[in-house]
Amino acid sequence: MKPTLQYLHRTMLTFTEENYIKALLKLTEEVGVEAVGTNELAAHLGVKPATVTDMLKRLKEKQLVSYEKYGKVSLSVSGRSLAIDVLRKHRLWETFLCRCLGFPWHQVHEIAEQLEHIQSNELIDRLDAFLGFPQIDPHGDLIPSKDGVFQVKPKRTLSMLAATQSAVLIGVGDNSAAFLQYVDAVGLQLGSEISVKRIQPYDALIEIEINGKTSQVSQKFADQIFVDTPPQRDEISDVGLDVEGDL
Amino acid sequence: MKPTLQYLHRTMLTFTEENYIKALLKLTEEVGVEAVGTNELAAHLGVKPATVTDMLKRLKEKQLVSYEKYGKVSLSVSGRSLAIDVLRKHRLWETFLCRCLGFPWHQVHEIAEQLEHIQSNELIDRLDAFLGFPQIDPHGDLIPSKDGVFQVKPKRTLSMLAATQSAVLIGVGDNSAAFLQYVDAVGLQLGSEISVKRIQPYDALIEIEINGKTSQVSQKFADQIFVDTPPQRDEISDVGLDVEGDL
DNA sequence: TAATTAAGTTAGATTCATCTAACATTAAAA
DNA sequence: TTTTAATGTTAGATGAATCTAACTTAATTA
Repeated sequence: MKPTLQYLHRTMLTFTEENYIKALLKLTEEVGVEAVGTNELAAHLGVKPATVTDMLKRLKEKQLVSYEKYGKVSLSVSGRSLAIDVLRKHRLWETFLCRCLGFPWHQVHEIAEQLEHIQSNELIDRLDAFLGFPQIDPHGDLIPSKDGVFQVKPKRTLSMLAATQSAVLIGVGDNSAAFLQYVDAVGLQLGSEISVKRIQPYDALIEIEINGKTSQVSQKFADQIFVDTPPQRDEISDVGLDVEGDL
Repeated sequence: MKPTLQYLHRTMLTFTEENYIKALLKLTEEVGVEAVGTNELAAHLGVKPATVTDMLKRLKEKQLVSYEKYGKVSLSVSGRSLAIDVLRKHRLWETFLCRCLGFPWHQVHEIAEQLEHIQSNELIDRLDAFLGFPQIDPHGDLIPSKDGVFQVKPKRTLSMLAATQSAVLIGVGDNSAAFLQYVDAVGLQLGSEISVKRIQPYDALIEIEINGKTSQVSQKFADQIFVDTPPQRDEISDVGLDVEGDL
């Protein structure tokens, strides 16, 4: 492939490059870790480590990452900024897909993975305005602002709650369709109130109640459910809790 | 590039392949010609003839075109159907960009060139519904229906009108930003009424009046302005004449 | 009909993104 | 500390999409 997109300038990134830096952002910032290894990146992107090594050389050349042979990788300042931009696009498109087109939340991720690479600053600014400058996407994640301010929410998970405590679902830590369908099946939506009934001492299964419906969930599941205790639930007021949107 | 898009199936086309068949559709159907040559295709796509020859072999392999060495190319039935699909996406996205995001019509083409390649049937169906199943795009072109019914409008151009005749703008034959900006400058919008005042016998310049404003335009310009005489202007009723949209 | 021009093709090279297989380095365990 | 396991790199190959330069075929003109 020479330039599949004829309009690919010196400064512009290919789809793949954008995916690599986005993965780096996810794997460092969201986990709170400084740098990641080749294998981890490869696993996350679904490619072989050798492919990653090659790409890292190119990304270093373009000054998007700081990386030395046999060392760990991290984003440079400009790489981070571009990655946040991609993430912003991704989350705005997800919001559009849910709110305007009525997609259920477990379907939007895959489509947004494509839409996030559309090149046009004006497009994304207009989309942002059209959506009313949303701050939270359908999965409960913060949408970075236009000037690249990006905060990772301090996350409290369902697995941190004790028996008899209650909380509100504000986001999830896994965007796979399989996981989100499970979330739906349990009766959870953004804003749902979850009560922890009791925790099995034997196998640590958590018994929860949502809208009167009781379920047993695993620790692994509960780790991916981000919650907030009812008093301070101000941020979610403007996202609209109806996942089905206003078509 | 192995598969840049991991989700590229046997039946799926690459961006580039989609662009080639879309170009073939434009160059045959819209002009009313049976088949086109390598050079013409190359010029239209902005690549070298050698590149086109290579690609035609691949498209033939995939049974998208009928083509023999040193002969002209035309779309196969399945190729035509896929090309119409791409065109449908292109025009629906253009409609979205104008109507919802408020883009001026001369900016939407470039962005829609990217959006038309997003893979998701459900996405385009939902977008279609969201827009209210529009039949005409912002440039006045018919949007193919979901089942691939695609009609080329019989076009009457401004240059066919005689002095003292009037007509309504229903579309344009050139989507370049330069041309569309000129159209805007003359005061023309979809639905504008144009009166032909007189035609200069000497240099064939056409004097037209739009909303009381008089301009002189060339034959070349007038050839790209598609008009309808006022009585039979029923199709444009549902597109909305305000190009600025309903943000 | 022969010569010239236009149109189209082939061969070989390049870049991006990927792979596999073999090798090198670092970290962990015995 | 030496061995082993885990992690990471290099080299060479492949496919997609492009190019240039050289060649071939078809069409036009003299």
